[in-house]
Order: sequence, then structure tokens, then C-alpha cells
Amino acid sequence: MLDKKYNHTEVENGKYENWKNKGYFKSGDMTLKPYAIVIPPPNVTGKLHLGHAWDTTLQDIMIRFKKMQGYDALWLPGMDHAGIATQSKVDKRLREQGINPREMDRQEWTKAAWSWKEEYAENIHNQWAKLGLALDYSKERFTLDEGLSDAVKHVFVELYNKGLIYRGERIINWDPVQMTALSNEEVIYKDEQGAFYHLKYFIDGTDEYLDVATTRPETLFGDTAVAVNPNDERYQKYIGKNAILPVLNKKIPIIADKHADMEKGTGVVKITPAHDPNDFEVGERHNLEKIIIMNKDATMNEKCDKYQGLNRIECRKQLVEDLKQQNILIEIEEITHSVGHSERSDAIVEPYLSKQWFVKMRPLADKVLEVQNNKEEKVNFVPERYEKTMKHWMEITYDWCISRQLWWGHRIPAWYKDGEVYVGKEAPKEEGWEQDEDVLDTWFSSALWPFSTLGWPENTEMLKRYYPNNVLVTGYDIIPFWVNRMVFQGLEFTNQRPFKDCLIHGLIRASDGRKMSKSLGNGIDPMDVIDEYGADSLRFYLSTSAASGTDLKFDMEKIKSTWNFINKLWNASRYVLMNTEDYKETFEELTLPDKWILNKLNKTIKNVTKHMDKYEFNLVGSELYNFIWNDFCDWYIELSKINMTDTSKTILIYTLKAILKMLHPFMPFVTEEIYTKLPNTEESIMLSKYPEENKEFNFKETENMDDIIELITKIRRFKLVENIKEISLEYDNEILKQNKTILDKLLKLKDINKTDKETLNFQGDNVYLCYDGSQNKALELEKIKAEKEKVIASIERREKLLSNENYVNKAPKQIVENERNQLEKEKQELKNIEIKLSK
RNA sequence: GGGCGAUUAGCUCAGUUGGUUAGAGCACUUGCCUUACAAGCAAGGGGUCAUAGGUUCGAGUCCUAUAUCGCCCACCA
Repeated sequence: MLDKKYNHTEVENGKYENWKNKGYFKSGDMTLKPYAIVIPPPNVTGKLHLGHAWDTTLQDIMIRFKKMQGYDALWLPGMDHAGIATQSKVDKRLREQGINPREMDRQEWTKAAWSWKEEYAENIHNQWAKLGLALDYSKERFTLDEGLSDAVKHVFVELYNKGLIYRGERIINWDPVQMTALSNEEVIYKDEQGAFYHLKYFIDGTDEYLDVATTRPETLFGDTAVAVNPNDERYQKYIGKNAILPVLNKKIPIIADKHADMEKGTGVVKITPAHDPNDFEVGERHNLEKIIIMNKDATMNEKCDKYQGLNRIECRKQLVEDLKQQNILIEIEEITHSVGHSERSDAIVEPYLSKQWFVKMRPLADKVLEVQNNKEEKVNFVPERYEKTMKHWMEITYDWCISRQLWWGHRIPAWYKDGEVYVGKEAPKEEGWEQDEDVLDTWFSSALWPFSTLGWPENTEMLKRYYPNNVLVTGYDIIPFWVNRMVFQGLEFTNQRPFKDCLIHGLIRASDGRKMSKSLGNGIDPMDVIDEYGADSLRFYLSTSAASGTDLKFDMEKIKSTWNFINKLWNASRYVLMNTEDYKETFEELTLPDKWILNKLNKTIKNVTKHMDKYEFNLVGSELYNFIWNDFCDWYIELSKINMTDTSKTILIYTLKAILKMLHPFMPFVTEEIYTKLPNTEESIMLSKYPEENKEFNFKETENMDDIIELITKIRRFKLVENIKEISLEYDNEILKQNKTILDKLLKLKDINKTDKETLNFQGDNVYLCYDGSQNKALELEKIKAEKEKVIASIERREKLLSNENYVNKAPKQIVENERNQLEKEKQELKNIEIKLSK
């Protein structure tokens, strides 16, 4: 027997280990249809947050649903080595131990990183277990494991051979703290206070000058030209002359280039080809020297005169001061502008000329854009609008900088010797080749995740069976980093989309609407929520509280009310178990309530399945909530108390089983607990079959039950409003007579002196409610009048609607018919009211 | 600058081919310790669906503007 109260800790304890040990999470039954999801691999940097809990719950729901529907459902777990993120954490820990990580031997360091990985992977495994995720651990992968590393090398070499990977000197985003290059996606722009520094660049041999505005004056040491627009009349006369670069007093040419915008600032722009992407382009066009003026840690180098050794911020300060003294500074114009920061270190990103490896994006992106036009082959985004996000990225994307100056990651499979480059899966046989020191962007390996985890580039059975994946589930913030890259790599290397559907969810926000983050201190640990309310509450809340693709404001009150809902389910189950200890299963002699609940259950199964197939979990949630609480608990269970028979016992069990199965994907623990206590069940609800509509239970006459419910509600309201304790009923309706006991019990009818009568209507027949209303006559009259007004207004609305030929002809018959029926009912009601008033 | 989304009850949010008189949870009011559950039961109040037009027999839902808020991308001399 169940305890009086739902205790989530007790319920959840031990279940996961049992499922895992019994092998229920394993895939591979070749007699079944395959279904596959690969988990978005979490970083091995730390703890899972609520976003992970949300993301994985959605996947677990689909996996458990498909398993119960008889699919061979694979949910492949794994983790991401997370290059920069992990390296910085490992470094931080080493520094705390008094070790300078950069002075370590690379192999030593890597060992430390691997032990970090083991430690944090264990954390994550424990958290997955607490969440109840049906992951097939026998297929678990890690982005740095042997197979995946082979896939990475394979892709690198292939792309290189196709000319889609190249090495070149470009302006890249440089993180001077991590001392590595970054991709555009890893740069976060933030609005900050800054200034335009207007400087005098004198024209050589004159005392005229150009007013050059810059936000980064310290870069002037790298200036190799000043540009004006070729059509700018103001400056025509200077084109071809030289300007004198302040401080260095060096002559630099004044050139005409379209990059100079006549509308912006003074129309004159300094050109620093080694420290600005646009200036780089200008430099290429005009064959300008590209002077790098900073070291890798963003301190000024030997090109910077006396400023050498200062960091860029210090340098700016002192330089501006000096320029002021020298009367070179014209003015400082305060502005707000956006400044790029490193996603991981938050350092201000320095545009920096550097030799790096790049993926040539245009041909890869074009392929995606083409495939998205094909309904059968495209990735279907849910909600659809996120396809636009991907397409837009594909349209504007430019070459992807993939080399990182880190130690933690896939070492670039390129070797150098005497200026020659060799790219291959293995090192060249001859002596003297040195491998590239750099590693690849973490996203380079995760881009292959949907197929590399299945054994690709080998054409394995797994790959054939589970690729493309059925659905990928992730947040919209990851679309540019990951989704997009999986799609183009998938198409390039497997000629197929990596997954058929892409289910996108939003971000979890704190209750004040802000992002949850460590720095704000408003983060909530999902494990704390689980301790307090259970994984089932958390899961149901996360998966049913927001429409797909929208953000979710975390609300502890709602988790609490979800707990209440589970407690309700728990107690309903308790009631069922208490009353079905001994019974004989039979569906014979169904009563009206029996038919009614079976009918409702059918409808619920139909709707829930439909919504599940469309990933509309919030709608599944409300469908089940309403059915369980309002239909099953409030009505059917109450009705079952009137006359408990073998049939009603059978139906209680039958309905409860279906309820538990439909809830199971959302709340696996409590449904398992209850299900295994019910008679005649499999040893785990995970082995049970998802409910299906039973056509034999679609009874037409169940509308009578709806009418009885309406009548009972009306009478209860009347009793409450009029403050009447005792009533009796008089009626001559066949259906009411057949269900007399229902009315007697639920309304607690008694034989009393009938001094007053209220006339109600049931399916066209009058029902008289007899009571003693001697105390409150005057009040009643007011109420009746108000009721009359309401009914008249409603009748008028309906008559107007029904007299509209357009409406009657064009609206669906069912709706028009319904409208007519309601009108008849109301007319009857009005008659009753008038009779009452005439007394 | 370009794009996307949001605006519905006091609060948080559903409302996915346009179709009865717009729903839920929490909060609120009234009456109940009825042997599954008082973390409950029974009943109730509360919304001109941001604004202005339009399409339609019919609009929260479709179209066009406007306002406010948010997000993404681009630019940032």
C-alpha cells in the first residue's frame, strides 16, 4: 500500500540503478524500428545547470515515449572536451596549487587535464542519473576519444585536399588572456563607454593637417596609410601626398579608398592593416605594409617607441596624455560603442594579424541553403522560425578560423619542414617534420557528433541504422556554434542532413527575467530543486511550462504546484489500490460513468499522442493535468464510491494504468513506483506499451453524463449561494431516473418539507429543486432578475447569429447545430425564469 | 542598419490549419476536517486578448501600420 503522502526522495531512490542494471536503457533490438537521438555533449568543465536539465528532459521524454511505442530507441550519451573552457579551468586549478601551467611540459599538462576530465565526467554521470535519463551508456563517447579523433583527422584531411581548409595570414579575433585565436562566434559584443580621439595627422611639408578620429589611438604605431574616399571633394588635393604619423614622425601615404566613408566622422580614416579587418582589406588593395605592434598578451612591442612593454590600456592612457602635450590631440569625443569580448575570458578581443587555419565556408554553406529548399531532405526546425536563423547565418558566414593556440584538443594534423606543409592522418615517415603545435576549435569536433559517435568514417552498422538522427534538441543560443556546423559537415561528409528534426527550446531565466549566471549569483542548481521537490516535479515543470522555442522564467511556486499534482496522482492511486485488492477483471455492465471516463480517456490518448508527435509537450501537460485532476479524480473516483463493482474496479485500474504510461516519459520515477504496485503489470513501466485509443470505448451516450455533471454543478452553486443545507429533487426524466443514485449521493438529497421550488432544466425536461427558502426572499428576486438579463442578452446574440444567412451557410454544420441547441436551452430557461417571476 | 519574438486575468503563462460566451497554475472570495488527498473538496469573482485600420459570415489567431520591451546578426574611423 502507498503511504499517505508522496515522498519523492523515497520514490526516486534506487530506481535509476535498477533500470540501468536491468539494461532497459540499451538499444540494439534489430527486430524493431530504429529511433535515435545523440545528446548535446555537455562540457566537462563543471556542473549541469537548469538549461541542461531542460534540454535533456525533452530528449528523455521522446526516448521513453518511442521505447514504449515499440521503437529501438537509442539515446547516445557523451561529453565535449570543451577546449578553451576546460583549459582555463585546469590552468586555474594548477595556479591555485602554485604551478604555472605554461611552464609545464605539454604532456604533463595534458595528464592533468585528463584527470580533470575523469573527475567531472563522474559528476555529470551522477547528475544524469538523478535526472533519470534513459541514456544508453554502452554507446557513450567523448570528443577526444580515439574514434572521434580519427573522424576529426579524416575531415581535416579531406577538406584540405578539397581546398576547403587552408592556412593563411588573416586578421583574427585574438584573446590576449587565453592567448589564442577565436572564431567570430566566440566574440561577444557589449556596449561600453569609449571615446573618439581626434588626432592631427599633418600633411608632409605643410602646417595643414587631417583630423583623424580613432577609438584605439594606441594602434597608430601600426598605421601605414591614411585613407579618404575617392569621391570626397574635401580631400582630393591631398591624395597621393604623405601624412606624418604622430610620435613616430614617419611618412605614410594618403590614399583614396572606398572604405573611407564620407558621411562618417571627418571622412578621414587611419589604416592599420595588422590590427583591423577592414584596414587589412585596404592594405591588400594598396599593397601596404602590415605592422604588428603588439605581443601575444596585448602588450606593446618594439615597434612602439617608448611605449614598448606597456599593456594596450596603459599605453592608450599615456599616449593620449603625451599627444595632448604635443598639441596633436584635437579633442576627445565621448561615445558609447560596442566592444568585442572573449566569450570565455571576457578579455577585450584584439583584432590581430596572425597565421591560422581556416575553413572556407562559402561552398559548404551554399550546399545547406540548397538542401533547405528540399522538403524531403531538409532539417525541420521546431518552431519553424529558427530555420531563418540558420539560413541567415549560412548567407553571411565567412571563413571559420579553426586553429587555437591551446593544448587541450585535437592537434592539427599538419606537419612542417623547411617551409613545406604536409597534411595527413599520420605523421610523414621521414625525419625532421614538426607537427603544428595548435589544436582545433572545439566546435570542429562537435560538428561531427551526430555521425562520428556512430563510428563514421567507417560505414558501421550503427551508422546505417541510426543516421540521420531523428531529432536534435538544443537551445536557440547554440544554433550558430553548433547546429549550423553539424548541418554543413553532415551534408558534406554523409550527403545527408545529420538529423530530421531540430527541436529548439529557449533559455532559462531567473525570476527577475535576467539570464541565470554565476556572476549575478542568481543561478539555481537543478540538484537542489531535485532534493526539495524531486526530479519528477522538475522534469514535468520544465517540459510543460513553455511553448517550444520560448524562454522560461524559473518559478519555484510552479514546481511546488507540480509537486501537488504528483501528490494528487499519488493519492488517487492510493485510492485505487485500496479498493482493488480483490477483484475480477470485467468490462461487462458498464454504467454511464464507466462509459464516460473510458470515452474521455480515449480522447485524451488521442490528443496526447498527437501532441507528443509534434513535440508540443506543454499541450500534453495540460491535457493530462485536466484529465487526471478534473475528470478522473473529481468525477470518476467520486462516482465510483457510490457502487464499487468489479467493473468499476477494472476501469479504475485500466484508466490509472493508461494515465501512468502517458505520464511516464515526463515523470519516470513516480509512475514506475505506482505502476509496479498495480495488478497484472510488466516488471517495469518502461517495458509497457504506450496506450492507444480503444475504438470500442467511443460511446455516444456519454453526453448524458456531461449534462448530469452540469446539472449537479448548477444545483451545488444554488445551494451555496442561497445557503441551503437540505434539498430534494423532483424529476420525470428517463436518464435522471436511471442515474438516481448519482444524484442522491453527490447532492446528498433528502426527503424534506418542500416549501419552495426552483425550476431547472435537463435535456428539455423540468427538474424541480425543493427547499426551504423562507429566510431570503428579497435577495432571491434580485438574483433572478439579473439572471434573466443575462439569458436575454445571450438569446439575442444567438438569434442574430443564426439569422445571418452567411453564417448558417458557411460555418461548419456542427457548430451551427450546437448554436441552435444552445438557443433552445436558453429559451426554455427564460420561460422558467418568467414563471418564477410571475409568482 | 537588418531580422526575429513578445505584448492575453493581480502575478507567471497556454491558446500550432480563423469557429460556441478566451483557458490553466498561483493569488483572491464563500462554504466544507465528505473514511485517496486540507499540499484537499465544493462553488465563485476577475480579461474591450498593447493601439489603430483592414480581410472575413466570424479574428486573441490572418494582413498593414504604430507603440513599448526583449533577443539575434551586422557595423563600430
